[in-house]
Amino acid sequence: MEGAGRNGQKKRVRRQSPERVLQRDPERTRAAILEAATKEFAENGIGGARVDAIAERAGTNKRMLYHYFGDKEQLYLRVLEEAYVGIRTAERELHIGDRTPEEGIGELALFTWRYFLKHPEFLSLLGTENLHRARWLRQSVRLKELHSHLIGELADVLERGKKAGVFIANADPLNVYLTIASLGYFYLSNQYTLSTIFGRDLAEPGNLNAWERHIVHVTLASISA
Amino acid sequence: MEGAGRNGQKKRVRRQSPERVLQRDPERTRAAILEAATKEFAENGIGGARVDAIAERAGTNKRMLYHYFGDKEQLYLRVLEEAYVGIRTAERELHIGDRTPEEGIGELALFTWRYFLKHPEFLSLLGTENLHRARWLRQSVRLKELHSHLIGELADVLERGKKAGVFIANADPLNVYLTIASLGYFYLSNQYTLSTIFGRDLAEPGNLNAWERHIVHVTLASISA
DNA sequence: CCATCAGGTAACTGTTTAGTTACAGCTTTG
DNA sequence: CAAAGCTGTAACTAAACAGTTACCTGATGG
Repeated sequence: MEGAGRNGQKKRVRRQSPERVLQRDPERTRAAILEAATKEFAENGIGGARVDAIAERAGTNKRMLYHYFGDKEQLYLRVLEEAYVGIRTAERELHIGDRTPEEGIGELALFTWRYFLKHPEFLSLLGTENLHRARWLRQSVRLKELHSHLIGELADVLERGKKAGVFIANADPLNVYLTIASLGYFYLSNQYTLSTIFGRDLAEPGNLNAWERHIVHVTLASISA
Repeated sequence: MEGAGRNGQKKRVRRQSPERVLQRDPERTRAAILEAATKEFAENGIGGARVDAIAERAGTNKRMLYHYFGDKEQLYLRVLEEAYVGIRTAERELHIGDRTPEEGIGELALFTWRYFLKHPEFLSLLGTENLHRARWLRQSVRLKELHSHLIGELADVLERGKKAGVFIANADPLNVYLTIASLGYFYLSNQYTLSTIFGRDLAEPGNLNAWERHIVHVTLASISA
């Protein structure tokens, strides 16, 4: 509507910001970009995320983003990798093998649920990545070994439970983990449509607590001898 | 790189396609747009979906899309509503009340799993809509009443099971449905990242069948007296 | 049998977007 | 302390995008 701000001339006017005396800190800038990108990708998906928005949220600009991370897709992969490292690192510190088998499984179920509850951006990122059939995660080399530890530890707990006569013989560690993760993931990631169609606010504390108890109950019921 | 195809002149050159003798069919065009949009939104999310791509997939053009559906967001809501109508309509035809309580619950679990398996685009749409916190679904007036039927029917089955002494007393119909849906949704919608990180192809027929049996087993175990 | 209108095409437009570039202040080191 | 390289800014550009417009063509009904 208003006059043309863009014309053919290649003239560039430089202006220096006179007051800007901010301390330099590459590590801080890098971390700020990563955190801002995590939020932006989690909120909008990879197609909806805006590079300008990430730069602005990080309090920097696109030049730095491209300097540190290459391009939008590489930045996205970095965000995704860090998200996985986050949950698997916290999970390791549980040491579910140090308890009775039932307590160990219950502890893992509680931890998973509460981690999902505290980190909705992790759930969103998983959703986005699966929408694209793990197109970026597949290219990651860092993550393959991160997950064998979990399955191994879980297999040990199930084996001890079986020998103690409290768990069924054919409980598969992957299936047990998928059961726990399913119940937490679906409830939280789909809470918005579910609350809408069923007319009950799933985010209400009473409902959240009931579902937490439900997860532990269902998980144990599914493998109890 | 090549010469400017666009200049300031407002001249428009019209050309008529000489061979195009296609039969007119507004209903077919409308349906084609809806189907194409379902695929495009399911594959790319709302931010990644391209209006041009939808028009091309439907074998028509943007003019018709805007003519029939208003804009991109209204088209998206239509797609979402149709997806819900699809599953709820099929579900109604099950008549889970016509069987024993255990069979009824098992039947519902099997139906839900198989419907998710056959309609991956439904899962993708749910994921997209939840990423945006049900922003569009909330505006829908058509869907509120579509879901009370399911919960009512399920409540009846649980009550009969309780009276027959096969189900526990405090089984909540919504929780039972959420349990069934959780186990199916998570396994299928997250199969790509899960297969990648755990190094096991979840889409392999043997694994799919094992999980189908697992869902029925877990659901019944969680409510059995 | 022609006036009207719904169905249809494709070029067009203003804006947004990912990615680049010209430039400049810090910071380090020979 | 000066050259070189790293951190940072903001304007720039080509392409892509959602949405519009000019125009055309079959069908329909008075």
